[in-house]
Amino acid sequence: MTRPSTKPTRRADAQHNVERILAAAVSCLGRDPDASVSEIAQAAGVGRVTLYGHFPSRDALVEAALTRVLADGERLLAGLDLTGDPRDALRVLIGSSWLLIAQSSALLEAAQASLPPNRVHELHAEPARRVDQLIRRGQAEGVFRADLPATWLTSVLHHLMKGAATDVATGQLDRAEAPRLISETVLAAYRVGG
Amino acid sequence: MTRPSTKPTRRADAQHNVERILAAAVSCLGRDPDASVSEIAQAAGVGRVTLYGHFPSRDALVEAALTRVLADGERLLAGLDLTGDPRDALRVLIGSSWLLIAQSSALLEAAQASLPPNRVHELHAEPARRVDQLIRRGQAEGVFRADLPATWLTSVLHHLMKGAATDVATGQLDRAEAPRLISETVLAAYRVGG
DNA sequence: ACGAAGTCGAACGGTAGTGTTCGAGTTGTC
DNA sequence: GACAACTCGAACACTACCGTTCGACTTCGT
Repeated sequence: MTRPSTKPTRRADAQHNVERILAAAVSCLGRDPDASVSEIAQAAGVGRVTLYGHFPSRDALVEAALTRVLADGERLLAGLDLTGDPRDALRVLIGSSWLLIAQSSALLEAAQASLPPNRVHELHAEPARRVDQLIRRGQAEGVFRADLPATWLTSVLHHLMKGAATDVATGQLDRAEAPRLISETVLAAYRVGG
Repeated sequence: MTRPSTKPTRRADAQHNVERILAAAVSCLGRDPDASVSEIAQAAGVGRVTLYGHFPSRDALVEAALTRVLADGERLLAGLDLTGDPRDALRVLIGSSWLLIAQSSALLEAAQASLPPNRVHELHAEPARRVDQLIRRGQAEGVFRADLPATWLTSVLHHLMKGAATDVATGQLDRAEAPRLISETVLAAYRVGG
């Protein structure tokens, strides 16, 4: 009778499969926002019916995958020390998270196609705020240019990371070089004094 | 008998409809790369069957739309004077073509989903070359930084224009401000001396 | 080793898009 | 004004995906 009263005692391998499905969903939807349920199930090495046994609909799966990857992002960002020079902080941030952010951005696109907009927004509001605050701090300290709105600067960062990701996907760019190119470009763009 | 022997004398209103369909295709696919044939036909104020009377398949329509908008881009770029200071030239280029390029970039996405990759590449190779050459000239003249590959700098320009377009579409950015923000950002990113 | 929980493939109904055919109606062109 | 070109809606077959049901099979937990 060791039942915590809230958990209906899920079986171990079932939980394991949920994990594999979620991982496959993140991977597949990160590549193709229109990936089908069959694709994801196959990538997870699991039957389609099994997938529907754990997630009631495709939308629910997309939301779960988005929640998962955003939670990963949150944890990663929370573990970073972003208190020093904003430029160094930005370099650290890009180096350690550009791939994840790019992937989550692709997943975000998948979500926007099938989820209510406010739900999407509230999910990724928190990690986005972290980046935004770093940029605003840089502006306040006079290290980043303030003649352009902070929202635009954050947007620039996102679009460049996403763009680099697609360049890597199409083979135009070497994955290992991406972080350096992004950092160099963004820092130059943020620099004060025109 | 004023028949140029190559033209089977298409009727005037038919040609007019082709024009409307093409315009609708550019507009619709520029917004949503997955727009259906019905949507496009409706936007053109034309029956779906009529559309198929002029274009044998959706793919053919996509290719025609892409060809059209790229031809427009070519003509526009050819009409610009890009021989002066590369910085001024870039400003001119962005100001007069960012919307078109952003739209064609969305259309390009639609094309990549349904056309053979090499066909897509050869279609947009020419206008892309113009931008690329401007950037390389700027590098050669020491005005643009040369410590990053020219392909990446081109990519940055594309991604920022595309990103600005999506920001405008989502209401995060005022359309009138976009050219200035793009120019300021790109020129800062291209600047020599880190 | 027994039962419950979980998995799986096959198959079904529903929806949405593509591409085609048909027949009737319109409209440009000579 | 007459004929050919064009348009259009309805309907059809085909494909792909979603979500569900069923029954047989496997595997975990005790």
